[in-house]
Amino acid sequence: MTETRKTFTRAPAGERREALIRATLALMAEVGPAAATVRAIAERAGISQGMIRHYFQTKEDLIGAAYEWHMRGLTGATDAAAGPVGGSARQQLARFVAAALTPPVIDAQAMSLWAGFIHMVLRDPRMRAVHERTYRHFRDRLQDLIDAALREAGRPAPPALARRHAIACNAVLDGLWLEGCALPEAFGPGELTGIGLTAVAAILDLDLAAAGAPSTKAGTA
Amino acid sequence: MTETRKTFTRAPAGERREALIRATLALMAEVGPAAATVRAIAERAGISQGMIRHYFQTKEDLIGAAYEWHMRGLTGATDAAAGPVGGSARQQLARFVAAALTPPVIDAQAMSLWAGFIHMVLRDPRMRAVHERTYRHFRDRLQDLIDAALREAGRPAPPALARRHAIACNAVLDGLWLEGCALPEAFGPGELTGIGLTAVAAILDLDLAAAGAPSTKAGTA
DNA sequence: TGCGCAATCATGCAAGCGTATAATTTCTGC
DNA sequence: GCAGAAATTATACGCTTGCATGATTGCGCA
Repeated sequence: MTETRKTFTRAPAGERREALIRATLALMAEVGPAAATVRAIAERAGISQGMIRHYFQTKEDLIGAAYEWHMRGLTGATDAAAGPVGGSARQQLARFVAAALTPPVIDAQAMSLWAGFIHMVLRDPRMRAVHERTYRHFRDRLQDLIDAALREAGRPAPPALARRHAIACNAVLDGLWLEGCALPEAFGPGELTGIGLTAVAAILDLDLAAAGAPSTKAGTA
Repeated sequence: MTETRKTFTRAPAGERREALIRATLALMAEVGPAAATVRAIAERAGISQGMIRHYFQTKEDLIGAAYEWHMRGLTGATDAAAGPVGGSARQQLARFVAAALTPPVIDAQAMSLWAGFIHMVLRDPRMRAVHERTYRHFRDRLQDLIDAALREAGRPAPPALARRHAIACNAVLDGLWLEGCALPEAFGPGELTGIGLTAVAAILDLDLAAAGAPSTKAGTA
């Protein structure tokens, strides 16, 4: 007659934390930020709602951890595409640009998720720190690639100019990312990548056409 | 002994609707999206909470109306700055760029507000329609200015190219807008405008330096 | 002036929220 | 194989939420 509890197995702390973070992100992305309630998150993670408070001091802490996780994933995907290996600096830059404008980085849910977080950046110092770090990391990576490409072309840029180049190119990527995510059907296949490469090339006065994107009109086979 | 009710005066419907919309935006911007509850909104508007349901079928309707209002204000501010009057096409374009990268368009709360809305764009068709219309309007305006500036320079662009130019320049503005709003202290005074003008100029292969922004190093008085 | 309608206010309700706590279960070390 | 600690479940609490309803009040129109 005793109502039986759900049986369970213990898991390492990291695993549980990750499960909760993934569940949070999935709910926010699929249904919207408001859907990420402690109950829904716990259910999605397959554990009881008490676990949230067991692994995070407060729900806000969990949200913060999820934000960091998401941004790390987003910049990581672009980073990886440029790769430490392979090709000229120009080609690496082109690959970086193309990666930033192609799935999985271009993704409506990823943007929705990002937007759902961003308002916290203005209010929570910890969130702000994550934002600042992520942004800087991405831009620095871009600046390094730009620097290398310009040096390769025999036109090394002084630091101040390199910084301005990086900010401008970063803006192009951010802007196209936004538009590509929010209105995917407004652009033809490969169009975003093409425009991104052209714009970055124009800003740097550097030819990137032949370099990276397999989806542009491409060269002769 | 009878507890006395709050006295009130009747107001035209439009006025009440506007008051509710303004209150919604103010709360979302200042405190965050979650703070815009029916009770808080009504209090801020100085009326009782029943009025929300009296003027809007549901809270979601109010949010939708507020979104439309906000976006109209944002694009309107940039539009106005370029102005129907005055100067060469090049100068108008430069003013447009500068306006998009200067307060009140560059504003942390405006961006936070925008982000708070954006996740609804993916789910609510009406919100999506507003987003699409706003985006298109802004980009078309930009494309017209670009078109005129290129014609003026004796290099008219075929439609397909003009479209690509508009998309790229729009991305620059969007990206710089984001970064300028989210990390205002990361840029020096006038730096955003300077970078924006330079980038747009590079993309269009057009000199905009002397044209528009009073905050760049500027000409002799 | 006074009637009637619609605008406005006040209050109530069920549901859902984040958090707290106590009861159970699993697992480790001896 | 057993004791104790830690992980996990289950449930309760106080609050807030969006929405509904009924009482009241201001105001145009005769």
